Amino acid sequence: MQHDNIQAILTVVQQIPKGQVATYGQIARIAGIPKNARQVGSVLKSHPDAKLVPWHRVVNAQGQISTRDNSNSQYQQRELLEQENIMFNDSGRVDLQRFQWRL
DNA sequence: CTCGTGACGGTAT
DNA sequence: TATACCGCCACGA
Repeated sequence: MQHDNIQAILTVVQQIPKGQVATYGQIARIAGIPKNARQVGSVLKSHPDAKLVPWHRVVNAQGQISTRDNSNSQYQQRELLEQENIMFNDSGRVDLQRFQWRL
């Protein structure tokens, strides 16, 4: 059921250590829905409280902050990450080799 | 039930 | 390196 997916996704995201990032696809795989990375973003969108769910620690497979329709949450995301000492290169991407969460 | 829409990702060009 | 497509799939109109 989809409700379980939401729980699984949230649980996994909460595991991401501070100072590290994970990709949508990575979260999807660990959560057991390898073919639906899209839902990860969808779920995070409905959980704006970074204290409860560190949504800002999720970036796309290229290490970039995914563009979203409106709002400044994308700029806010970068701030939150920089506050955790995560750095961005000139092309606005985080070095996954260095900051991606590994099990 | 059908259709359009994504905070996606892999491949081809 | 940068675009362009295409496969996927939950959701809501």
